[in-house]
Amino acid sequence: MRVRLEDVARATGVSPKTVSRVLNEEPSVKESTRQRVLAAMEQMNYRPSPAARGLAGSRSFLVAMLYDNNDNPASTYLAEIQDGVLEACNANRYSMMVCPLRTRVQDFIRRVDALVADHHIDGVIVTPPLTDNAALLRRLNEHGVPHASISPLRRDETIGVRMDEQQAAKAMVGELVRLGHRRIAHILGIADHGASRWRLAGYKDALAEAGLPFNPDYVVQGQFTFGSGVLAARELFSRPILPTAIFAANDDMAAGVMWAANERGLKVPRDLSVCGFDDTPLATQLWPPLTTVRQPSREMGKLATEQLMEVLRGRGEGLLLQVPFTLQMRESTGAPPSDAT
Amino acid sequence: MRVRLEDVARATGVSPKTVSRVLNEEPSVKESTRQRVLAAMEQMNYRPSPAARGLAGSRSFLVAMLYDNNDNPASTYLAEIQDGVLEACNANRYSMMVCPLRTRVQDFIRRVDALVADHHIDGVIVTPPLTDNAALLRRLNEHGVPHASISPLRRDETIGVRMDEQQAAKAMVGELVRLGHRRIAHILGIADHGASRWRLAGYKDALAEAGLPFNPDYVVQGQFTFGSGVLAARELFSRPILPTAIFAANDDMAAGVMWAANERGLKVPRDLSVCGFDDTPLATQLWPPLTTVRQPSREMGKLATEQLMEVLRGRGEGLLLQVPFTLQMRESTGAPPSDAT
DNA sequence: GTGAAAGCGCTAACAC
DNA sequence: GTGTTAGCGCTTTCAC
Repeated sequence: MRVRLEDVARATGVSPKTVSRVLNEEPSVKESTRQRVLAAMEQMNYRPSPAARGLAGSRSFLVAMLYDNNDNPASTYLAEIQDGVLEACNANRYSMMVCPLRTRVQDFIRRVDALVADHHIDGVIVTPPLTDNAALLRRLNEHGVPHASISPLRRDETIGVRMDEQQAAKAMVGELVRLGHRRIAHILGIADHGASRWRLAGYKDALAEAGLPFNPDYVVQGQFTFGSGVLAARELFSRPILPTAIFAANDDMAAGVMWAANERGLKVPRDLSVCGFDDTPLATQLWPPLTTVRQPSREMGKLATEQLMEVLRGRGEGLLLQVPFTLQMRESTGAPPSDAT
Repeated sequence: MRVRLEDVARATGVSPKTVSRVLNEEPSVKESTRQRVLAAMEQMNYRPSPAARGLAGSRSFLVAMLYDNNDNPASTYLAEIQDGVLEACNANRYSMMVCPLRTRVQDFIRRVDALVADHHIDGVIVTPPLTDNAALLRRLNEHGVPHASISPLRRDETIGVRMDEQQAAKAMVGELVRLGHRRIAHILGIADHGASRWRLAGYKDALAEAGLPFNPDYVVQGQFTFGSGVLAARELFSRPILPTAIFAANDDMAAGVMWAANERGLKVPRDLSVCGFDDTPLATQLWPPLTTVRQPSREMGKLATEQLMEVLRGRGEGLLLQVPFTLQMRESTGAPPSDAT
């Protein structure tokens, strides 16, 4: 039937336990034995049974990727992250489960309990905006389940990966300034998300650095959705003096701005410059193509998972890595209209 | 520590085996015993260990969702399907793994072998275009792994879910005819995908029904991507007599067409009507919003999984269900230009 | 309709 | 550095 650990042991002339040691990369095995066992495994096409390993040992070799199913980030963003997480999991011989969480439902924490109880999850990857959900993080800690975060708000006591979004936003708005814009508006994301805070902070930084005043009339609330971008833009278009550029906190809202601009007969970028954040596929599917900040989501998923693996394999504490951003200057931004005051 | 099956047995005053029977919904248990056991489980918050069940029994209670990582369908499409699959899995107390397959890599079949060998997958959900991958299906059959397909090309010997895409395409093009269009072009998807065939067939059907000639010059190859839509549209725009409407085989390509139209100074829908297929979020994020065919992807994922469950739970053979389509008429389509010949 | 015994394939704890 | 023994929590026979 199936090739078992015992079979490998017999073929190699060692005890099952030694084969187990090799399988689990325990250091206390003589190199020559290790090689012989490894060769036998390979030759016999040995496949350890996850069920048996899970039952006997404490570990399940399972990682869960948690995401928010209410305040859903763009599915493309999550898909990219998922891809990266999966790659890192496979490389470490771990399996991945995806686990949507409805944070608005009262007992969503129960779902977490169930996840841990049912599957003995070894570790968790937390994606925004769950990264900032105190109740969730507390529960994970209570369960003693290690977790790595992607773009967490807090930088202390957290491992995973982040990007300097504030710096990125500042750079983006700085480019608008460089193009000659002086009336630059901002559309906020969902209020308590880290992404919204950082991007607003970066916007303010850039204005300050350029010596431009911060005008509250030019900052309106959005919800990260296309529709909210449309509404926010309409609101901005109702101001007595129009902004010449709009920096939306993500691409979906920027797309909404472009939609609203079209509706109002404003030509982008001639009458209005528009830029976003994230560089989703949508950015190059708009006309004109959207200037935005590129975030290496796939890579971030992978890196966060690798940090989690450091912990799971007992190799260390894991770090909060930082990845670089890139400004994607495209055709949705240009010089302000010449008649702009 | 942990509540085990044995504990439940003791608390109920029956043997472990009986509790096991209840757990596995075996019919041969007296209803009153069943209720008592169930109550005890609930009261003691009993959680069966998947590892132990997997080890002792043959089943893993794991379903893998396979998708093509080369000819990647829109990630939003897959995300929706994944959501539906997950919902059905949870409802049946199954777990789901996602499993990208690089079909272009020579030994991608090995990945399937590994999946089955490593995790003892109980069943598989196959998404397009893998649904038509003969090598994959053969291998799954060799392994004896039940699978359900989403939008398979072949309708025999397959369970899962489909939509009458040909009928949908026909209806969509029929609408263009109704609007007055007589020069209707079509952009094909990737050659051997079922979706491409059906949508082309429906296009032809509609022309035939309207008594319009089939003009090969008005049918150009695309690859389901935004970029290929742009190229295809440029090709169509090079024809001596322009089409007044373009039916693209999916939304991404339709977005490409609108991009190209913009580039060429054609106003949609005044100069050109454009429609797509799938109703991805992109459709409502374009200007003007895209007319398209709505496909209930999430529901399809759920239904396909439910059919797979029928098989896994030994309740039957499973069916190939059919779901209805909906035409989403939006602003990217309208009457042809009055000066159209 | 229900139960007793054996064992799924692996690892823990301990010994040597 | 390596082996022995016991047992993880469940399901499978097979018995009654």
